[in-house]
Amino acid sequence: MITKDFLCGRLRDALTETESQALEAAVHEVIEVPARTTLVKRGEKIDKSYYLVDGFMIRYLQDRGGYRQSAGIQVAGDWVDLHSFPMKRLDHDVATLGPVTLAVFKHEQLEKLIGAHPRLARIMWFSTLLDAAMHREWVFRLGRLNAEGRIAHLICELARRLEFVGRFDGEYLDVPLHQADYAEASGISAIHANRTFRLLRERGLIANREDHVGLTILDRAELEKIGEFDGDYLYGEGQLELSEPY
Amino acid sequence: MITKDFLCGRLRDALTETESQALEAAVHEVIEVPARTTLVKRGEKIDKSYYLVDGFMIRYLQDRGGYRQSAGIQVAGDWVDLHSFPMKRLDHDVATLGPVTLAVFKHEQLEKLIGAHPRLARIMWFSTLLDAAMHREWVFRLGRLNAEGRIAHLICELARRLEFVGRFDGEYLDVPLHQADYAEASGISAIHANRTFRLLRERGLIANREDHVGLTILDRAELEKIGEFDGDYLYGEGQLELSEPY
DNA sequence: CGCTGCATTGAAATATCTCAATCAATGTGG
DNA sequence: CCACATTGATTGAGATATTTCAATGCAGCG
Repeated sequence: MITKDFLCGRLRDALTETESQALEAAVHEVIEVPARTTLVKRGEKIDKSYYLVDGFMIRYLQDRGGYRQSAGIQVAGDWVDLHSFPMKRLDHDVATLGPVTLAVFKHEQLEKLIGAHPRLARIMWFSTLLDAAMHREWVFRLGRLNAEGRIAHLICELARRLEFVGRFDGEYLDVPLHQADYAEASGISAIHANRTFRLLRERGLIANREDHVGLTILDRAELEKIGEFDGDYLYGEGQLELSEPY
Repeated sequence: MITKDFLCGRLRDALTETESQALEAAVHEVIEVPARTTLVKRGEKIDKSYYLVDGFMIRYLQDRGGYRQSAGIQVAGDWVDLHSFPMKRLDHDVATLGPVTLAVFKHEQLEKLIGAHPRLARIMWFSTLLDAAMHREWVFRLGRLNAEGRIAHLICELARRLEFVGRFDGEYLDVPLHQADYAEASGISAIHANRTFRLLRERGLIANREDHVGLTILDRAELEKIGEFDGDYLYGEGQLELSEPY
């Protein structure tokens, strides 16, 4: 089941068996893409959308100096650029972080899908609004928190979202982000991100992994505190009532 | 015509005469709300959405100290909380800046509307995605620009969006924002916003109005340069092809 | 007149950036 | 197997940006 993680932990029971199968059948192809590959460039005309089956991707804008600002990180179960379906054009780039598995949906096919299953249109709309809610939280994160809080908040968000799709055990956060990626997502320099990580380590909140991939969360409560993290914006299970299409 | 500014300058020709009239007929009531009033609180269960006929509103998150971070400013022609239609609950607060005129749409009524006119659903989806695009740009603005750039960028965004709905003449930007509002939207202290405005004035980019609120834009090109502003993310006229529902 | 809300200024404290360098792990070619 | 390049993490020190605290100015208003 390729799309089993879609909205998992949020709208787990949202899709009927029929809808779920229809969605699955609408997959055009499944592809593997290596790490650090830009898949969609800003401004391109788009006729397909990607659903992230497994792995991590990043959506980013660029400043005039070529520096990136990440606008969101996508994890398994996310649509990466579903908004290109109504909009037909992206205002940002999309790239892989580690190696990923993607399901490709042709827009043409999506039209047929939601024509046959109107509730799916509503659910996809909801899914893009979830992205918007995360964007708002990032605005908050960048606008109101210092470097320490920003990184803590990001770690908490990743932990919570990975939990939703059964990929976080409460301790080992298996993400392929480098310190520079945290920096790009947090609006700080890579060097300052490094110092901030040291601080978080020294305070006993996180620890590096021996193998240097991912990190260990030691004190999640404290991370949530200094990151002012409250996961409500992720509209987790039980916090949501999806409206029904007419 | 209450909804005449909806997506103006973007999807000017998107609505057929029939759809336009149906939308207009779906208005439950039109209300006036005084300045500085919080209309929707985070977490509330919602069964209606507001369309901003005239005036300015703000959407904001709050940190643990009670300080606000604005996540977006709404101008005439915007839906303020249309995303509450699929989501039923907001993750942020919504308040008026100056006095506003609002059209109220019951969600129940919106269901009927888009049931009868499926393209309107797609257009509303698009409208919420436009908000998301603006959120992303704000993430960029806060993550990559310094105080001067952030304020310049915000001024440019307001100018462009007001232009879209025929409310900016190229010089006098008639917005009811205080310096503290710019600060809350820019992730800086009100005092630093003040110093930044002085800087922009001294550089001849803007000027205060003697009698009115709002400000005069003297050098828009330079503002766009230091704000690294490129309005593409607003999906203005000619930059968009709306996909057609099945 | 004395409020009140907003804009303004100065000065010291803090946060963050930039530049320059080092270190550790990994991979590659000879 | 070693020499070397590369990548990411780390550290120090000085420069810059921003905050905080404390105070003043200024206009409208009951």
